[in-house]
Amino acid sequence: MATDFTAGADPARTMALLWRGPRDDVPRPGPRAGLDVDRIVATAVRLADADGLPALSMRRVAAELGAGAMSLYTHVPGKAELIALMYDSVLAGLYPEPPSGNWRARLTAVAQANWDLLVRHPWVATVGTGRPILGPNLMAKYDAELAAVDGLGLGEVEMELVTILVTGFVKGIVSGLHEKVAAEQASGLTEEQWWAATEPHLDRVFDPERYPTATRVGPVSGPELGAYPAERAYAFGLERLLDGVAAIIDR
Amino acid sequence: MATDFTAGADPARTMALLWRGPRDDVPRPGPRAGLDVDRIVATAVRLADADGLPALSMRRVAAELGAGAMSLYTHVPGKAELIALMYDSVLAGLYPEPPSGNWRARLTAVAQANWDLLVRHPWVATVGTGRPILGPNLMAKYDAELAAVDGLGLGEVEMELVTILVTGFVKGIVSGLHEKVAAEQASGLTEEQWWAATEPHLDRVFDPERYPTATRVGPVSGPELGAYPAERAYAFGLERLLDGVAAIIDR
DNA sequence: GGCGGTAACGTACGCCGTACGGAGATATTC
DNA sequence: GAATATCTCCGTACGGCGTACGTTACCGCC
Repeated sequence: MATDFTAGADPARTMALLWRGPRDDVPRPGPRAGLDVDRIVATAVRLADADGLPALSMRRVAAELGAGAMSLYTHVPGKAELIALMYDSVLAGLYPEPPSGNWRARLTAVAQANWDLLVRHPWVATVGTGRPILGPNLMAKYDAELAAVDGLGLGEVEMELVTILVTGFVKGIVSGLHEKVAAEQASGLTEEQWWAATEPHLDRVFDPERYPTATRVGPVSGPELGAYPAERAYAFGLERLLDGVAAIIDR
Repeated sequence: MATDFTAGADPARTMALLWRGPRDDVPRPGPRAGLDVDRIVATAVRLADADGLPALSMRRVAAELGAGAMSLYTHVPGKAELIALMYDSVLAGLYPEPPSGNWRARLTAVAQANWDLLVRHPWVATVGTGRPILGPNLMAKYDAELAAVDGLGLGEVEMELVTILVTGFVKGIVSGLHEKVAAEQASGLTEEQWWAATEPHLDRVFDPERYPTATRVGPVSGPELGAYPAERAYAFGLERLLDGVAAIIDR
């Protein structure tokens, strides 16, 4: 479900930006710098939080900063690198304290942290990470999550697989949640209005002869799951998943 | 991770197209139609399979058909509706036979069918389905998957939640797989080349003081998971997940 | 005072989706 | 056979996008 990619980024320049130290304040020739990487990234994050990645354009970010579009390119090589920087920046402070308690509580905390992150920054789930964005904050996240499944007698590979399973699960659920919001924004129709507009065709959709199980389950689960299926799916799925993990921990 | 949205589509027109019957061959005034919805959808699917949704443009589809870009709009209201039609069309025949065997085998078959679908049509996972695309083939898929968890003593809501859990899991895993491929295409760098380009910065990334668990686990799990982490994550995750489901079925 | 380096920006190119209006072909009606 | 209504197809254009390229204006240093 990747909307935008960081893959086109130049690895060396991206890494240099991700791990750049504090601005060296040695005065240099040339005009005063009104822009800098941090301001650009912070502004881009704010815009993406509000309107999503598809609405994020270099021109919009620049306009928000009172600058011309091309001025951004003085500080950031391109949009792919900007998104990589945005990505790592919002991971900062994700785990103020390492998850504690028994392993189930720790993994629940990991899931919750990912949930909170993705709810706060919906666009994060849409960033394509075909290449890992190896910034300091992603590494801290990776480290904290692996630590949460450490000391359980799992091998290194199993540790990694469990964290992938939990974080991937949360990402999927929250993505579904945000797609509903995005649909409402894109169509200008609330879910209710959309169903009303679709209703005239529903007799063919809910055809008991053709789709017996669907017509039995749908009308029950739909209203029951209601407007917040994501929350239910999250709670239910996480328990199932932890039960499954228990099977290899308690063996 | 939704790259493109069907949400902007007009519900009524979309439904009319999804459920349109066989072409009525009543002769009508006007020139012979060289294009039709099926040809347009089939061509678009072929292009998306080859190059992904981001590379799919109305102009490209039209050019492939030897037509002008605007000619498509005679048959399809817009790109959103075209993607909805593509989506439902590739779901056709997903379950030639209803999944059979015990519940674990049936759910494994469901997962496998979703895997196959998403591997064959990578772009499907990137279609934003904030509004369900209620075509005949999606309904058939929905019906077959619910039937796979029928008769297990689960309530309707639980049945729905289990299928969401399994299909969402597969979607997440395959998405990760395809993002790697997309990254290779977008960057022109193989994963090996990318790591080589990143390597000079890795001493800060794999800092044992700062990231103790990550530096212990990463170097072991990385090479072990190797070039195909998705397959491993799939096999591992599905087993964990089914074990978790067993906890509510065998209760 | 002049030089060199840098931040900022104006313009332009080739993409995109699609609104609009016109051209030409064809079946129906007279 | 002629007129008409209707339908397919498409040329043009608009406002968006990322960004390559070249220019301008400012500033610290010698």
